[in-house]
Amino acid sequence: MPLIEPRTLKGFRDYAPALMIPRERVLQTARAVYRSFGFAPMDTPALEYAEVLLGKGGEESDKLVYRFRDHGDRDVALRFDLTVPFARFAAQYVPQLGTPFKRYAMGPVWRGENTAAGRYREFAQCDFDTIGTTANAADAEVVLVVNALFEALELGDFTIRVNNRLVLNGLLESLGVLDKPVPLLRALDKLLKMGRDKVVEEMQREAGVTAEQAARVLTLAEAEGSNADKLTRVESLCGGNPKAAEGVARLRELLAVAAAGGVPDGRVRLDLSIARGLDYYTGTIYETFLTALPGIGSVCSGGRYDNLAGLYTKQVLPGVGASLGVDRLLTAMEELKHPWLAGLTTTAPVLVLQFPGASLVECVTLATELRRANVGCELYPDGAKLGKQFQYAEKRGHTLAVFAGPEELSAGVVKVKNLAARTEVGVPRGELVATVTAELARAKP
RNA sequence: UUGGGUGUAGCUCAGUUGGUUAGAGCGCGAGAUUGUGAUUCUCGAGGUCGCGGGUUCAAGUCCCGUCACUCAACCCA
Repeated sequence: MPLIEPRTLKGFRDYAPALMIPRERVLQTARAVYRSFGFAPMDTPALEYAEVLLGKGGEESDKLVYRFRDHGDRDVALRFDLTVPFARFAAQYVPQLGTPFKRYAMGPVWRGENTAAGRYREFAQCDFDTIGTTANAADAEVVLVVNALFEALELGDFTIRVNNRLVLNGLLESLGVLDKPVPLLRALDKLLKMGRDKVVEEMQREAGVTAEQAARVLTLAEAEGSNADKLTRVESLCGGNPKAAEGVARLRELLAVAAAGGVPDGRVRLDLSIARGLDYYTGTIYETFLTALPGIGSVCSGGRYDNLAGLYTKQVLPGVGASLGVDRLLTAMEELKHPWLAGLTTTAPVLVLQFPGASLVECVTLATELRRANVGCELYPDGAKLGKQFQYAEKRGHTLAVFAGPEELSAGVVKVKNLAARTEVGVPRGELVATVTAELARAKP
């Protein structure tokens, strides 16, 4: 029988322990941060009725959805984000759950789009949202959550860029070009990447505005100076446009709250050129950039929407939230040589060696004792040469090695070796747990 | 989806105008070393040249197709 070639689909990949360990750590970090703000976990199925996921229908993006007929000839599709299924969920359960409702969700989503570095067809998202309130407190809290999250991820400095669609819409309205916001904003969003001239060109071509109108939009977007300066500039540029005024007021408060919430000065930056989320964001917009790696784009984005579940219920559900791009973030961490990706392939800090000729029973007794004391512990499977066992321990990234040979056994001691420092101590058998615990605490700065 | 680039050992890569048994470094395994990871030395394993066709006396090398990766554009709810 011919062998089947082992392979994975384009855009899909395997996760070996060296990748999975930091990945789980990222997810665990996000989970802890979300929970600390009171977001509750939830999940929805990977597979849904296609009509639920496609909703509006006929959109460009629908082509990216994995869609097929199931065994009962149902028209089904894989979720392409966590927001749309959440909308369906909210429509079904909000009466029981009550509002405001805060949730987080993490899991894989699927998009049949072209691949690129850090962009796959199956990838994880890690969302949090507050629905059922239009209060600006929820908008500001997004900034606090993102700030706490990226501090916990130990990725160095970062910038949270914020904007408000009300400001953009108000500006377009005051310029009399509100009829074609999508191509305009899409062009505007590329400002950082393409530069001013090309954006003007695209605005004229795609949105049919005059060069002068395009220039005015850009004048606003390119505003330099402090956040406060920019807001003042918007106010003067948009005259008394009520939408813009509301956007400015909300941004002002958001910035004040962020500062009060301990977000360092300068970390939140007003950026009037970001526009993302064209289909449903209606208020505050967020993007997060790593200072060390701006080229990779936003690693955590989101925004406010007026009505999450309008497709599924008549109840109006406004909300605000953001999503961590886990896989893009991991790509960034790899490039930054983040210590979490140091190549650990073990999850147990201690390796118990089997001294050549030693009794397995004795070794298992040691390991069990450590595990009962909540110390992760792996047992080397056979009595290979000590050097080989040490090599294994080092390669896997264990912190300590524990072993006892005939000499130690007869003296009633056990040896504990710090693998990185290459130092070892012999301790009385009864002090094993205490010594290991202390050594582990010392080894972990 | 469109256009460019790439694909040779576990990894990084050589491989001449097509020419005979396809190479190196690192890594890996065994030993030198019968209680300790390095260095050194010895020996060794490991390759459907991404896959499938075609041209040719002869293909890793040229042609076509295909799969995957990558860069750019498009897109990113």
